Amino acid sequence: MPRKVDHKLRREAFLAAAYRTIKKKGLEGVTFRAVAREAGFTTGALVHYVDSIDKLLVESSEYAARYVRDDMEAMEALPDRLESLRQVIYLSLPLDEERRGNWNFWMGFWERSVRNATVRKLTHTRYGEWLGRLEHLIRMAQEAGDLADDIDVKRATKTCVALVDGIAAQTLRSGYPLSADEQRKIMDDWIVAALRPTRPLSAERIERPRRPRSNGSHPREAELAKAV
Amino acid sequence: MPRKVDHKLRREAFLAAAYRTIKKKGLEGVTFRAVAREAGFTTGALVHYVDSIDKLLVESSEYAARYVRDDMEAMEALPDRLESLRQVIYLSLPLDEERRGNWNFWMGFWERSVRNATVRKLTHTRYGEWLGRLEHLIRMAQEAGDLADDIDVKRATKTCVALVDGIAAQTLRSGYPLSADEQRKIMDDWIVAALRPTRPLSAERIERPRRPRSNGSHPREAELAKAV
DNA sequence: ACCCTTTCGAAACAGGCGTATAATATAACA
DNA sequence: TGTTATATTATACGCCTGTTTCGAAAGGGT
Repeated sequence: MPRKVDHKLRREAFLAAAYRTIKKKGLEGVTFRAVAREAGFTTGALVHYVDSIDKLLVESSEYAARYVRDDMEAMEALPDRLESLRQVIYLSLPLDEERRGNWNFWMGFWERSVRNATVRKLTHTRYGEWLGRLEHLIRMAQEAGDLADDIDVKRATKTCVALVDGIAAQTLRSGYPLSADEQRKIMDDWIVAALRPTRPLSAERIERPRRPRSNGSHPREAELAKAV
Repeated sequence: MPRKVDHKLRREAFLAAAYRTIKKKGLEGVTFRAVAREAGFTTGALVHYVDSIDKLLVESSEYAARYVRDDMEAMEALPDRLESLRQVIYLSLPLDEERRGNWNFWMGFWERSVRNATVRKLTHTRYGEWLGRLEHLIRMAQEAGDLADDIDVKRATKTCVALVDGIAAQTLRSGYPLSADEQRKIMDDWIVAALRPTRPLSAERIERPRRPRSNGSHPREAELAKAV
């Protein structure tokens, strides 16, 4: 009965558009009108797929989190526990344009969560996930004998999260951005000084698997291409 | 000819009201109407003292920075270079309600600076000041022989700023706030592990001088009190 | 052929925003 | 006792927001 449109797919297109909008303009600039324009539709169409701005924010954050999680799980599967930890930390840093956008997105939630209960709840959930993931990794590395065994894992976790958050803030907001090398060096230094690994960190760089990520595209373009 | 009102004083009262509003509601909630209401006036009166919202933000940030700077300069005057550094770092942490308010204020600037050039410029200036102040302190401590002398001061400075920013973000936004003790322990651990002091950190607590700070008051109340 | 449901655009609504303007109150000076 | 400059309120304007409403287009089921 409907116009032949894959509901779920189009919905995703709107979430992707919301994500792109936030990356570009910050969370303050996310309006129904802006997201709809970014997606190539009008507000009416957008509202058809998502009820409220709050839900749009929540779902677009879940959309964004999926990819990050996938990358992280790949790194967690590495046999080397120490390297596994280090690579997951690297994945959380604002090293390249894509991840800086991700951080722009995330930092928007920091401010929005002051006044918006829905966003606040979501922010807390994501923090909980991230703290849990990191604590588990540190504990695994410790149990594998890769780290000194007198380390306070919980405090180390919080310190690491703080360091990463702070690097992101400084890189994206201070006007004195840290280069990718600098960011990695800071985290390596911290790992060595605070976690005291029982063996040196590997010197070679592990490249992140680069999945195709149709993120910059305009949903309407694909549609047009198919029509031709 | 004017109604006997100290222009400069009333202006300050509005800046204080702006500061209180931001502390409470975050920077997104700062509007002419909200600030005027907080001060006990109407928007017209506020506009009479400050031209635009941008300038209000800039000036209220300077208002806030004054007090912090005063405290820090007091600690910088300590004879013990190592303790001086440590106490200034402590002053920058969200340890108590007052400073958490301060951080709420500051983090508002992070988001606002994405879209607002005036706020962005100001944020960069403040970061520059803070980085410079901290770098100077670390260098002084190193030259006094209190720190290992093979430390990369610039990188240590950036790391310290990141750690403090991250502690603030985690404490105010994550839903898993760090206690005052935890914050101090994290920073002490970092000082020991990363800066490698040549003597142990002092165990006793130095209390911050508590100046009277008429910050919570309603400007209209003082006026009324004087009238009676 | 007709209906019925989904998709989408266009427009309108109330409310909040920054800002401008006019009117009123008030104190100091002539 | 006016006159005048300032402080303050009240109100209005235009813009943008989230959200709602209405209507047109489109295709499958009967």
